[in-house]
Parts: sequence; structure tokens; C-alpha cells
Amino acid sequence: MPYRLIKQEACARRGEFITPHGTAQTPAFMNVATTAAIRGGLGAADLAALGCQIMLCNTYHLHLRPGEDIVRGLGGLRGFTGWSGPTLTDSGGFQVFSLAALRKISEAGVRFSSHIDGRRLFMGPEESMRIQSALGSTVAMAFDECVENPAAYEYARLSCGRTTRWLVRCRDEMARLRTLPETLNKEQMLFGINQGCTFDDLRAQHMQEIAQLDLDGYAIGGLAVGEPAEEMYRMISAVEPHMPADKIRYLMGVGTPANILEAVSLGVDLFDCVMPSRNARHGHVFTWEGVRNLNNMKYKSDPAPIEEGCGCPACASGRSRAYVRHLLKADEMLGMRLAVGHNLWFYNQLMARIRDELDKGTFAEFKASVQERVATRI
RNA sequence: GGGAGAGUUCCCGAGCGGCCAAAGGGGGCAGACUGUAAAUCUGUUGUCAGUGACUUCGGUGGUUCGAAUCCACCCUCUCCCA
Repeated sequence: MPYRLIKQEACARRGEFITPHGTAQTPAFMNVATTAAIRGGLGAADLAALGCQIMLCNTYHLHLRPGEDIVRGLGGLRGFTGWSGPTLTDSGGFQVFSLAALRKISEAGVRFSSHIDGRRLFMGPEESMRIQSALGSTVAMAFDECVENPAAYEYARLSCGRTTRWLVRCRDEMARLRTLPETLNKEQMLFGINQGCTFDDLRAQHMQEIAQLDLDGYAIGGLAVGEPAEEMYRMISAVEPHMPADKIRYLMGVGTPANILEAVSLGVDLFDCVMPSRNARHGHVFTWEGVRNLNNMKYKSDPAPIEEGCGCPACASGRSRAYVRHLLKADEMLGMRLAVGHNLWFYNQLMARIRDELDKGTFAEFKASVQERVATRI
């Protein structure tokens, strides 16, 4: 069984995610490397130094460039990137949402126009599984439709049905692929994805359906796409009772430190989000005191590190806010590297601290004491 | 010494009688960012009051109802010929 529950505090779970490529302590944050690199110039060695446990890459993006056969030929994602720990590939389902203007959905799958050169390509459950199999990730995500918010109830209902049917096809294709001699990772896991927009009954019903498929893990998708945080929390609560307790739970694409604290308390084990890396590139850094915008004039000659006592490469080596700000303003790659490194370190530390508090049985107090502060803009 | 051209708001640069506080870049300032079409995008950038007034387009003085735009002289810079 890939998930082992170690301890529980109310709904919050302290556990382990056991994979052929290593064991991750949960709750955990997966660091997003969409095209097999952390945007901002960070690679596998950086991820290891930043306390990352799982690296996340994207099926659609790697299919377009360089193509899964190239990656397979170079040893799969792990050989290709040099990251030897667990990897998770997102299926391309999110691109069904984010590339809305460039795609068309049918029962068979989704026809995309490449965002790079406009060429037409088709991706359905089978295609996504084959690509992810070639990438050799530890975990493959089911190919789903991430529905926009708000959406009409009827559309959401029909979409859920299709996502379930796609999931069955994913499972079957994955089972077939695992038996092929050329398959890189014959123990590749498959996670199903819950949808249902912001409708409690659809969410719960869909979760019940996909739970019956006995997959390796379950994800909640289609959240943090514009709805208020309270609505997202309500959806997690609606779904959580129907998630198998012995399987790992992943909240896709979330979120802010406050979101993560809340979701952990609601029973989520895994997270991923582009926010720490993207916002860092834009000068926003996360700290235990709140969020700073290093572009702000007030940091122009500030000698303090981004955060006192922080162990990230920038702070630990004494780089000042003024220095990182200058590099960012001067468009120096190092500025992004340092800021992204800081944010990823912070996120990974946040998860380590959450695990520690869960171990001690003091998570609730911890959450209450920091949740508001980490969201403050300072 | 002779000839040609140019001086615009923080910078570059458009404007060449009214629709000009003055296009567009850049820079500055601020905001956004949640399974990455994002090293991106948005707002703002003369002053003071805020549906208005005032100051500004090298300087001074003119022409005109009205000038960054036309005229005269002056200053500065660039290029060409000696």
C-alpha cells in the first residue's frame, strides 16, 4: 500500500507516501517543474537542496517539447533531469482549462492547437497515459477535464460523467502499458481526479464513483480557479468523507500558505502550486511574517535577508533584500534564482513544520497561530 | 571661417497653428498572480485642487482670437566643407 497513515489530529493526517522511487513524508508540497525545470533557472540539485520531496512535471508541455520519446530515450524524467526522487506528471487536464481558447472537447478526448506553433494535436485518456508512461513518472495523473468556474450545473454534471469514463480508460490503458516490455516504470501509479465545480452533491457523488476504482491515490481538481477560498474549503469538506482513508489525497494546484494549512486540517496530504515560483519571479516572497514585494522602494537599501533565520541559499548566505531587489530590477537571472529558491525553501519548510506539529499533536494550535500572519502583506 | 541640421515632460522619441499636459517606447512607482501559453499582465507616472485650474516643449521677444508647432535674435549641440 503506497500510503501509510502515521498519525491523525482531527481530520489532519500525518503519513508517508511510499513509492519505488523513494518515500515522501506527508503532508508534502510537490515542487512544480512543468517543462522538467523549475522556472527561474533551478534544477534537480537545487530541488534537493531546497528540501523538495517530489517533483512535478507536465504531460502536455513535455509532449510538445521535447517529446516523450526523447525523454524516454534518456532514461525517463529521472534520468533526463537528474532528479532521483519521486515524480508526478500532470495529465494535461489542466491545459484543457488553461488553454480553453485553443482546444475542443469531445468524448474521445481533446483537440488542442499547440500554444507553441499552432499545430493541431489530439490528447485523450490513452494518449495521456502513453505519454506519461514514456516519461516514466512515479505517479501519472488521470486525464480529466478541469472545468472553469463558474460553470452551469448541467455542464458540470455531464463533465463529471465524462471525466469518470475517461478515468476508466486511463486505468485500462495504464494496466496494459504496465505489461509491455518497453515500459520504463512498470509500477507507475495512477491517481484519479475528483471534479464537480462548486456543487457539493456533484463533488461527493463523483468522488464516490471514482473511489470504487481502487486507484493508487485520489486528487481533488478544479479548485482554486477563481472561486473564493471559502468555497474551495467547502468543496474539500464535501469530498473528504468519501475519499478512501487508506489512499493518499492530493489537492491540485493549491495554493497559498494559508490555503495549505486549511486544506491539511481538512485531510489533504499532497499539494502543488506554481505560486511560490511564479510569484518569486515577480518579486513576491513568502515569509513567516507575511508576504513581501521585493520590488517595493522600501527595500532599496534594506540590508536584512529576505527573512531572518531562513535557511534558503539566499538568506543563509547573507544576501540582502536590497541585493535581490536589485538583481530582479536588473533582470539578472540570479535574482529569480534566489527569490524562487527562497519561496520553495519556505514552502518545503512550511510542510516540514506542519508534519512536526502533527507529530506533536499541536497542529491545530500551530495553524491558528500562523495562518493569518503568513497571508499578511508586509 | 562657410554650409546643413537639431534642441519636447526622468530618458529616448512622435507631434509641426486649435481635437496637446502633449503618441509610443524605456525607466520609475504600485497592484495582480493558486494541477505555469506568465523573467508575465494591469494601473500609474507635470503641479494643485480632483467632472477644474495652473505651470511645461533651449532662452528672450514677436505674429495670432489661439503657438511645442510661425517669425526674429540669442544660447547649446551634431554633421559637412575649409
